[in-house]
Amino acid sequence: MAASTLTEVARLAGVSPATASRVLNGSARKPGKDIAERVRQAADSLGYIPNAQAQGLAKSSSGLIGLIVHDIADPYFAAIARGVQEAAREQRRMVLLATTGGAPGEEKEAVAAFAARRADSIVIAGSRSSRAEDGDQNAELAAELDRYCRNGGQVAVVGHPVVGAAAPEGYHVVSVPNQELAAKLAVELAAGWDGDFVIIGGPEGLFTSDDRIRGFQEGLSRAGRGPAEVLRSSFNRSGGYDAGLKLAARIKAGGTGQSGRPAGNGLGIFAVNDVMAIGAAAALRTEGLRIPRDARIAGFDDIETLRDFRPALSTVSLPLEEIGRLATRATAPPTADGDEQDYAPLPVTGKVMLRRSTETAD
Amino acid sequence: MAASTLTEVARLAGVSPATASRVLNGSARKPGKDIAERVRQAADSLGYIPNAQAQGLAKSSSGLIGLIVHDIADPYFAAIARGVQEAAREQRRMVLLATTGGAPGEEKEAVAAFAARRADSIVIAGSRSSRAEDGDQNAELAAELDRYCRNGGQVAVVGHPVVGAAAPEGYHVVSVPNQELAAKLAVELAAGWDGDFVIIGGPEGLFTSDDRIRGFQEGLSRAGRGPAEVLRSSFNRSGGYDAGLKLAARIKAGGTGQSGRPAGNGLGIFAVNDVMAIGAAAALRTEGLRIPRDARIAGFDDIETLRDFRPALSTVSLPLEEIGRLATRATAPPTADGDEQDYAPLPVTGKVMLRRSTETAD
DNA sequence: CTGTTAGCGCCTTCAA
DNA sequence: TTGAAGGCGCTAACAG
Repeated sequence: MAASTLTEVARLAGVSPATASRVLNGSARKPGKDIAERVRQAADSLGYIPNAQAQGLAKSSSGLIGLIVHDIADPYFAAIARGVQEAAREQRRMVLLATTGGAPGEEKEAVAAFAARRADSIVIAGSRSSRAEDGDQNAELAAELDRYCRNGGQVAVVGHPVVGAAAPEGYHVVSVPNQELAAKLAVELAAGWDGDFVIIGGPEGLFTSDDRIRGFQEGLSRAGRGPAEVLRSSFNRSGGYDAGLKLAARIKAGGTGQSGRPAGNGLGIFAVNDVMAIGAAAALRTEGLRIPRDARIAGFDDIETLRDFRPALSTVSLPLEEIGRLATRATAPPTADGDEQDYAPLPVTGKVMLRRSTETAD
Repeated sequence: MAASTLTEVARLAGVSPATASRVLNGSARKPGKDIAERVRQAADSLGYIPNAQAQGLAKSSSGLIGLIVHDIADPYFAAIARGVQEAAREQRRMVLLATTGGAPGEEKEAVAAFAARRADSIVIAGSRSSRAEDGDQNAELAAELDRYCRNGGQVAVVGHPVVGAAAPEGYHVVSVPNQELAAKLAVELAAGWDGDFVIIGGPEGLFTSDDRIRGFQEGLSRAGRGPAEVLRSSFNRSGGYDAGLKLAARIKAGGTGQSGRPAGNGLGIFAVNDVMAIGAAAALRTEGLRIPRDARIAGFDDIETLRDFRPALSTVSLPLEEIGRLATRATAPPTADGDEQDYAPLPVTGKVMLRRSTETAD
């Protein structure tokens, strides 16, 4: 990875490295027009490319922003990543990517790695969990983040704060009103369907999932309904599929729902994210059931790639890209104006989208 | 971004920085057990995190791998990115992300930025174009890559070689048999459908698109058919949608195809990628047409998120993640064994998947 | 096996 | 305005 250095450029231009530095890389003081031109010519005649590592070392700041996701191929994270990337480019920064599969231990590692690379800021997009088994690692993650912030790093977390994080300076949260929106969804669904509801949730302890479940139940109650049964499975397509299989059996058996009334006229299914909903729908279809005739189904996120799915999936639309952008901007170096609004949770809103998959009149 | 330094650790442990370095960061020589322990304790009592920038400067290698894609939210690229990320982790490297929208100018910028950060290698996943308007920028990109390689960088390109790249040492190509696979697809489709075919392609000059079009035509000819008409539009969902609208009109008019025979019994549509195919299908549906009754439709890529689409989309399955992994591995530092197989195009195979969307018996 | 001495490439005081 | 000197944190040759 050798390349021509600033010193070489300077020599070629017959000036000191300091001067060359001033003209090539932004400095307050502007060298003379004539000399500047000479330096510039020397630079691109040599194909000079500044060594960002050295610059970073000297200035102790890297222009790097670290992004942590569960899985970059998951459309939810991919959409957020796009927003982060966009905002990063605006700020002329580059993004470093880390994927963790959602394990707090891995997230801690990622934070450490970013810290090692002296990333100026970190965006954590994956939802955190409060499972007891993850307790230790969550604590370690919190400690790592804490240290990172104390060393001047900026971090933005999407969704929920990191468990046990002490909210030091430089710690921002982009909160997503999962609970509220899920409640709204429940209310609207309940208005058009008077049968039983079932929730397909992620593993217990996953904040995003738990919030959405809680919200949905709250909405049901607000609509004068009893709480829905909750089926737990993994937070992805196959989790949805598995749950869907179980529900299909139940629907076909024409069994009774939790409320005791016959469920022979189908079920209202709420999957805590779109990908799970699609999985569940696929399972129902596999079992010969039809949507929305035999079961109404709704998801959450409004994933773009899934919009052409038929029947169109009812869901809650979230401004994923915008969330990524917001998170990134929240970690931007403080403006010279000093108008920092640290730690003030940034507002994000979503929108209930009722579509074909929950239409009550077939 | 201040943090404790190696020197501080060394002082605390009562040893020289060199020794501390040897125990903390991998070195050939192993310090004494006793001293090592002291250093390690000092290190984590201080919460020491090595400064990767400094390490990189000193060793002139950064452990960074740059990934260039058009759009990280596009499931095609997201899948490749996942593979890259995975392989990078195996090699204990981090990935730097750049998105370019496919513009060669941006790609050149990205390469320069990676070079500045002294990335050890670069993976270019976006398909290149040979449009005349892009000529200059393509040349610049080639030059930039060339320089990067000459300075010891490793680059892997997915799909097509960069136009005009001189294939210096360290330049690898993971070639995807787009043409061959498209031909196969055409042959198989032609076996089950004797009506007209139409191709929905991307903009002229886009290699990936052009190769697939060429291959499809070749396959048709191999099956004793005349060439299909080609509709050009943008290489994404909306491009497919637009083209789909036009075709819908044509189908509904029951017009005649290029071959002169009535097209009243529908059309065989090949969209050069899945996302476009889905867009086209959506357009047809909007116009009240049904698939495969009124039109058979096939895509390319076999995007995972789209597998639950109904009717299931016929397509060509590509091992996207594997491609990402291969590309990444190709750029790994030469093995000590010296068994480098530089520039030998790595083999990738795909598979034609005939599904419901092209079933001939409705 | 350990410590000392030089840089890696750049930026930033400080004098000139 | 320009140049000279020192240091950012670490590693890699050398000595000891």
